[in-house]
Amino acid sequence: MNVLIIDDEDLIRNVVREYCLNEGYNVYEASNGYQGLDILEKENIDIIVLDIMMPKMDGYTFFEKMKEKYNIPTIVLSARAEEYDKLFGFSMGIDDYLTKPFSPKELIARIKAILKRTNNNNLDEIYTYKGIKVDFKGRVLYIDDKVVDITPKEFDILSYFIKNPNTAITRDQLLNKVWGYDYFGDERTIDTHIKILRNSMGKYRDLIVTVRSIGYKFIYDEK
Amino acid sequence: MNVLIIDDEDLIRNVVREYCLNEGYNVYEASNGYQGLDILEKENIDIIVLDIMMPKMDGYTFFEKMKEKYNIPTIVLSARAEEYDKLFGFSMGIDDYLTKPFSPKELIARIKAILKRTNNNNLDEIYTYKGIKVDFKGRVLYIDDKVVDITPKEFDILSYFIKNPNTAITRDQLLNKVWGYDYFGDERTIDTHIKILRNSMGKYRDLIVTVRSIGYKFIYDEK
DNA sequence: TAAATTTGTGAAAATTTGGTGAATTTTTTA
DNA sequence: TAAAAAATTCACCAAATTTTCACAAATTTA
Repeated sequence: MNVLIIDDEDLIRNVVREYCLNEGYNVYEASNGYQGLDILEKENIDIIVLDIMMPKMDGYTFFEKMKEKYNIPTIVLSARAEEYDKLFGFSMGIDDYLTKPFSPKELIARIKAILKRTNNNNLDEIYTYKGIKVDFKGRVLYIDDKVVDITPKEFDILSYFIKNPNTAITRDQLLNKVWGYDYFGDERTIDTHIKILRNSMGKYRDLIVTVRSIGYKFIYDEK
Repeated sequence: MNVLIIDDEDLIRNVVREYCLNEGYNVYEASNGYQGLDILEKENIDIIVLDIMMPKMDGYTFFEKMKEKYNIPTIVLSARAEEYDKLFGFSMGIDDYLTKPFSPKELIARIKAILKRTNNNNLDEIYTYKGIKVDFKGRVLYIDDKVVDITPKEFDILSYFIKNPNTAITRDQLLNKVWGYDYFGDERTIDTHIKILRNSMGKYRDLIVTVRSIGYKFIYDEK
């Protein structure tokens, strides 16, 4: 997912950028409308976070020009609630709206909501959590947006974990679900695969927690 | 709902308290991080409103320490927008953020939003009684919302008790159900496990009652 | 009250469990 | 078919857990 942030305040851009990166989004930044339009030319932007008050080309103008050529979902930031009136009168086209100071988590939540709304037609088989991205269709694992080489077994195990988060899974279950009911091998084989998988997951290795005397568990802590 | 307000300014605390009480929330107050941590120990806090600038232990430090042991949604108050910088660098963990001066109504709105977000997603197999929460699926015991490290046997014993409340259970039964019918060990082993389990249960240790000459019993007093 | 029985508990000993590196076998790829 | 990659097995080790045990404390019985 490619997010374009247009805001003249570095601080706001930084915060939004960090939170977006944390979600595994690609981030492009512009400090005014002109730069924003430039980036739209070159990149394939999925969603725009747009500040209204900016020098040079303000948010209203940018938004109008953007609408002429593209139709990209846009969340508008504005400093004061009163501006909502103006915004509303001027255009029904925006997808969402937040006043500063805003909660970064809320912004992310809204970005997700919009992306979900606009994306649910093209089968979205990509799981994203923190810096982990799993493309089930293409069987690719990304860690912090870098492709990680992963063996088939590792991928299957990770997939099973992701589909059963926060659940202590016995080695037996894993064997049955990932290897198949007719597999008769050493249960400790799993430990070795977990070891390899954890290594592949880099700094997120701790999301796979061992549950002593049971097996393992994938931690998914929404919030 | 229990709200903890941590701020050194009486005025702010008073305002927040009044608004919270008006919503029917219970309010706990601290004027610095140390006091805040104390209260977390003793009370079952659902959400924290945290000022950054405080004497003694500041908000950043408090937040980090809180995160080590708990995972309680937190709204941060800060005096100036410039602190945004440090704020985001220091942690992605906060749930919301407001700059002073803020509108109490807005604070309440955000508290509500967060409580709604964090409360309605756990519809799974989670047993809750007093301050005890048992996540059977994830095999986690929470005491007053704090994760308690518990051994597999302890967890199994506690699970058995919970599924058979207010029933005197003989040591023999326990051995059969938790250890398995083929276990041949000293019955007094159970006593040791009960000891450990009771310790893990902290102030709820008395819910496991000894039934002299029989075994033990888990007290569940619905009302 | 004294003796007998039962439970609580700390500490040590015994056992189980999981992490890991390395060797081996199997499967895939070139 | 040879080489590379992946899967599996295995054994050692450290750490966590379970068990045993002896004595103290509590409760019951005589």
